[in-house]
Amino acid sequence: MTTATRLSWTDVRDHIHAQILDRTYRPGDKLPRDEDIAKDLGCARSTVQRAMQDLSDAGIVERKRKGGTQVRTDPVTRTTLDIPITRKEVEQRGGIYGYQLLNRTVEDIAPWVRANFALSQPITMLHVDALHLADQRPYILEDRWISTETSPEILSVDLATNSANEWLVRNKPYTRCDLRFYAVEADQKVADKLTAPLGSALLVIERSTWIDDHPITTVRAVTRPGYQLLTQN
Amino acid sequence: MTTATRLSWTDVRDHIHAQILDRTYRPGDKLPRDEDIAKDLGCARSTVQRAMQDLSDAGIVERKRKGGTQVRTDPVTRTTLDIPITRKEVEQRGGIYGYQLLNRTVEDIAPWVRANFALSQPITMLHVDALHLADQRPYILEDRWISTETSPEILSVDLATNSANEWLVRNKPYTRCDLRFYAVEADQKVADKLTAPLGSALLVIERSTWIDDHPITTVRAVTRPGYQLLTQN
DNA sequence: TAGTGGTCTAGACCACTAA
DNA sequence: TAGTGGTCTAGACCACTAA
Repeated sequence: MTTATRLSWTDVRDHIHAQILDRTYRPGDKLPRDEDIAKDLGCARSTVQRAMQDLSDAGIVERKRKGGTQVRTDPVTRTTLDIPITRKEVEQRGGIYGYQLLNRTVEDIAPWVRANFALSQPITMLHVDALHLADQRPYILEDRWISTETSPEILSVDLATNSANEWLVRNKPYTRCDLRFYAVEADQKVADKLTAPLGSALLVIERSTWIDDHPITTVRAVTRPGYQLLTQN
Repeated sequence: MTTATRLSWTDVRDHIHAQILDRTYRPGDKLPRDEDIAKDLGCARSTVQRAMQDLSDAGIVERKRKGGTQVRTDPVTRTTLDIPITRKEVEQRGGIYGYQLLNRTVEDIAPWVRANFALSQPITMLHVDALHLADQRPYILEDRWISTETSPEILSVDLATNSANEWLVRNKPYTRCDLRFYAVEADQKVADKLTAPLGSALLVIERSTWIDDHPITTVRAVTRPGYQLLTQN
């Protein structure tokens, strides 16, 4: 007698993934119908469906109704990137977090802000410059703009003690978030604030959030020299 | 008579998400049990489960058996990043893709390669330098190392006509992938190859892949000036 | 150890789309 | 228009873990 172990959907996923890895099914090949796989493996079709959905989400197979399931020909490197609030990030690295408000004004938005939000009209927003510190040393310089239309309450928040980052994260959940990564050379202002050599290469993370098509905030975060962004799979 | 529309799991997810957005449930608050939500909304518990799983995957709520479901106190910005093969990337931007093999040797791995794979022993791998072009102009300079242990076949591939990028993607599916993003200043060699100003800030994408703990390849891709990486949510 | 989320099943019906 | 994947349901049992 063999023991009939019940198959979990992860078992099914791993089984099929293994067949793709060992080239039983090659890129472009069509896999059997869910129902047939279920019959073969002795599990319910919904278990196969769950497994396939995961492989599909991971970019490994492509599924079409009536068309069936195919191994993807052009796999993409798909990863999940978590960007925590800066305080958490520093603390997770075992550092002591610090924060300095550098500037706070209501003014016409800069061109890059207008571009990020795809606004046709120039408008005013709350502009906040702040410095995040790790172990007393500059860590991230943030140039943030906050819509006073979506977040009027921000005007009465004491941003010298509470970072806008933190307040927004707790009080303004968003429905859409765009990210942009690129490199810049440190200009005089950035070099001073981050105590980085003039002209050094710095990673920039721009993030813009919306709630139902209404802009909430956009931030250009310039990181200190040597900063690296990692995925954690 | 009202028409009883059947609730889909996305409806349930959106309904609960809306309640989090409108602060019916605030960060830290506990949500009702799945079963109670199901009863309230008049759907099956598994439908609520599916919705909740999605919110949990998105980092919006946190679920624990017996502990129930909570709105996350420290939401993270969680996004999915797709990195296609370079040829596809160029073509998707409407450019004409080109490729040049610059160098191909079997040699002792560089320190950064050893670090990426966490190898205790120095070993040899196939080292490939190549340039990707968009519309005849340098686009990405790649410094790639390929394990001849995991991929001995690569030694007989004509890398002058087929990019290693392309061959690996089609022939070596991986089980683990690490990514690393940072900025570098263009040194003389990089500046020459990319026709970038010496010292200009460039975004670097490092990617390392494994199959079941065996290294496949690691690549340091230095992008041309002005290159930006975007998420597409 | 009791309560909550996680998963499986079998069956039904729906939604999309290749042929 | 027929065939496939997508989803829902009701019920069962399991797995984890807060209390």
